[in-house]
Amino acid sequence: MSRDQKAPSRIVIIDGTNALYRAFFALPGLRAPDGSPTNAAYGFVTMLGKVIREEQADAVIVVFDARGKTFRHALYADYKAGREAQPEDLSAQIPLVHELVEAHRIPILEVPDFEADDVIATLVARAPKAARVFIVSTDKDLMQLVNENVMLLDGLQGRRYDSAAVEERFGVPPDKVLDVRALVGDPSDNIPGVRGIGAKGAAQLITEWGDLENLLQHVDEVKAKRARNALGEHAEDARLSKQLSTLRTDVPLPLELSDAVLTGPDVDRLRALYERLGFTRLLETLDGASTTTGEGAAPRVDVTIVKSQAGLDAVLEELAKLPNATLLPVLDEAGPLAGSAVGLAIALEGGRAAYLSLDEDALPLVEVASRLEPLLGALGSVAWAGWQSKLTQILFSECGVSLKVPHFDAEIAAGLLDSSAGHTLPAVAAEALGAKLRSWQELAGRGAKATPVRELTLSDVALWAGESVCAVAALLPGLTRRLDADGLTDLFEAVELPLTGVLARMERTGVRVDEDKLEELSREYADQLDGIEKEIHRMAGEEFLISSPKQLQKILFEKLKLPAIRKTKTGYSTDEDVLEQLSAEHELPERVLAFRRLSKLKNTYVDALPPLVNERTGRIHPTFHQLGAATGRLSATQPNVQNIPIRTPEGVRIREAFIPAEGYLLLSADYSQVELRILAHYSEDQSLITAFQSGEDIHRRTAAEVAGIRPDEVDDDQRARAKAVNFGIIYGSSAFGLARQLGIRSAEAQQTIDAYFERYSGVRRFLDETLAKARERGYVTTYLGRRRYLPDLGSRNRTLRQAAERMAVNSVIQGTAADLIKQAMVAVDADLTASGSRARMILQVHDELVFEVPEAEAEALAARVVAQMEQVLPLRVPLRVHAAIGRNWREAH
DNA sequence: TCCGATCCGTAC
DNA sequence: GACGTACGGATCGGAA
Repeated sequence: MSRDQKAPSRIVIIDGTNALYRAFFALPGLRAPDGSPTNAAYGFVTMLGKVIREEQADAVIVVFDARGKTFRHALYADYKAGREAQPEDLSAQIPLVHELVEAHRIPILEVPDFEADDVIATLVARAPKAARVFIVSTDKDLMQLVNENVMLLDGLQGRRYDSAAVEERFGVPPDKVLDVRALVGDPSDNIPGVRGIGAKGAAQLITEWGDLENLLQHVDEVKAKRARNALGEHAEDARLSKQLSTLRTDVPLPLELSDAVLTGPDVDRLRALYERLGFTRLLETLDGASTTTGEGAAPRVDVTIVKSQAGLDAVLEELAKLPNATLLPVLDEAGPLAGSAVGLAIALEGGRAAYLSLDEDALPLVEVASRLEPLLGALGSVAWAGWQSKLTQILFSECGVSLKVPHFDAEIAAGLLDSSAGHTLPAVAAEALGAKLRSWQELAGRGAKATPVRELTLSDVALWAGESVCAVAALLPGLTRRLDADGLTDLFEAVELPLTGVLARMERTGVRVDEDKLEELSREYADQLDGIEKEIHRMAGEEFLISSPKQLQKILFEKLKLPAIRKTKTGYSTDEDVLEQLSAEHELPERVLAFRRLSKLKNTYVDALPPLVNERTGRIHPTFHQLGAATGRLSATQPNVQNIPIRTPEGVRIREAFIPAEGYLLLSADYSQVELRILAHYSEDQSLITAFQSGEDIHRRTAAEVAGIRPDEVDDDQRARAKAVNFGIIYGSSAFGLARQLGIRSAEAQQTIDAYFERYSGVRRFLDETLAKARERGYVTTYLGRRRYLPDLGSRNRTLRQAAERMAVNSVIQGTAADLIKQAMVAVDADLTASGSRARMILQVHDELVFEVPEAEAEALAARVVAQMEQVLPLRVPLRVHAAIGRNWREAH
């Protein structure tokens, strides 16, 4: 395929000097095997490859500044004065970079007397009219070149400046950037600007007066006095600044853009260079490119981009013949609600994939959803699988299409097979298939620097999604076999897969919050905090940041000389327990506790919730992570609805802000003592079983058993101690831990524990047997066969080993509780759906389910939900569920 | 400026 | 070091 004759249509121009500096400082320390510095060269080549790939460049050219002085120095003697000399390690890499660029068969331009900026401006001026030009540089002077065909890229960070982005940054369109910068100046080039005028003021002035010259002509009419004086004094500086930053477009060029058309690298020369420099990662990519197959290579996927009805027709026709479909949704940053779908990848046979590009005007999701419904809807003929199938279900629901339960979700399967965290698709694919998939982060960047999905090129996203969905399809047979081998198939199919749908409905429904109530609380807390803060500062005799443990330590332990109770990794602890004890010595710690309590409530809940309210629905839509915890429990984010306060009178007021829709009530149903019941079941301990069968207060009963007295003789202290022991068993606590929590001596705690095990010998046996089996197999299992691997059980490090032992016991109990409630959720959800009720499940908090129910149905539904939750799995003790109804979440308890 | 580590505190 | 499972806010210091 010879493209040499054609005019290039996607041209990348790299500001070589700029890129070199950026790479040099971004990756300190990298050296070749012979010890010479290579960091700038490595960063440069990585950037080069990335840009060519991501922009689909067909022509690339690298431009360097001329060595020595340029025409600008003749204009302004101080130009770029004060710049530090080039570091030696950087200079040493310049010939390297030249070699590397040449090996890519990419031309280098360096024109005497001219800076790279002017050369670039000239190249842009000479580019074919229809071509897209991408300039890679962070130099702000180049912003003036941006227009609808020319874009500035920040190579390493992936930030992109089109006209809109430039305007956002400078407050003026690209062709006015020069004028603004003439006023503001640029210290890095030693360009003076006009003192007293900042970025904001400059943008305002230029917007008002059009350009610099017109502004200077009318300087007397400028309203702001400071700016008027400054302009009058420094008019010439401004003119000079503008002249200095104006780029030339008449630089004589020794070559044309047509000389820059990409022809592919000189692979042998590159390989030799990479080997000499020790660029092993890049060597691998070189090998991947030259060999067609082989392990570790990115799988070759043929992706068809579909953006029309006709294209969709073809995909559907093919899909209808397949036994199953594998789907992967691509969403934007807004989350699954509110039209955030960007695309849908579908795996086809023969390593091919279709990427449906969802576009409101061409191929809207609604269209795709309704066309897929006959196949994948409740009555459809085709089974479907996916990765993040919950999201796909939410997206389709938003279009009024409810998909059937997926027959596979590879993410869930991978999570069940290994409960340790971090199952990204590339990680799972690498482990199970030996395939190297690009992560989303590799495509779009990470964190604040990430490029929004919609700003990535369609072909990049399509290729990524296509490769990914094919990998998911390829994973299915192996994962299915492994689930079966580990006895996880039933749990997967009967509980976890249907649960994807339940969670999809819950998230989509969300929960209503009373924003007025939260606002009122916020004001109230702010007032109180103000007062407490002043008190604390007065007591301390100085102002300091109360929320900084470090500063608080200084006050407590240095200034006030209070005794240090406990150490943390980096200093003395100031946690609640410590402050509690210090309260006996001084009145300040108690005030800090009060401050902490209130600021916690305000920052974490009261002020954090309103911004999460969805504009369209007016409700909060938390995300439930189906295997968020290693034990099998759910977790929740944005917000974490599983740690809303309830234990203190102040905190519980926040629950009053969780309210039902008009005409509805909240129904909360929670398992009573579920973990202790599970302990009773597993231990088969007759005392425990009897206690639960007779419906007694379990902690009181425990206290009585341990003390050898009647339950009615147990005092509050005894009951509290028994309660702590009961939970301590579940958490695997030692005498030390128990003592610390109860504020008693270790020996005393040990006595209590000994008495407990004497009375509950079945529990002792259960703990021992659980650990023995876990050591033997390397994992523990729950009621439904859920596994957790604990390799540290065999560790020679005592701390690690004991921690693993605590996890072993706790995981059996906590994980079984998760089994119970997950199965209950599936059952209750199915019942609600079948009954045609308008009631809906909205929250899960580990042992509690919260529903939003029509007022008239509330009582009946409560009874129905309780009955189903209590019958979900047969244990040796009865399960008890407590339900309550209210006009807010607090009342429903 | 951003990000990760640390401390702390909320829930079950 | 000492009680399991999570999430998240504030601070702080080092890296970019």
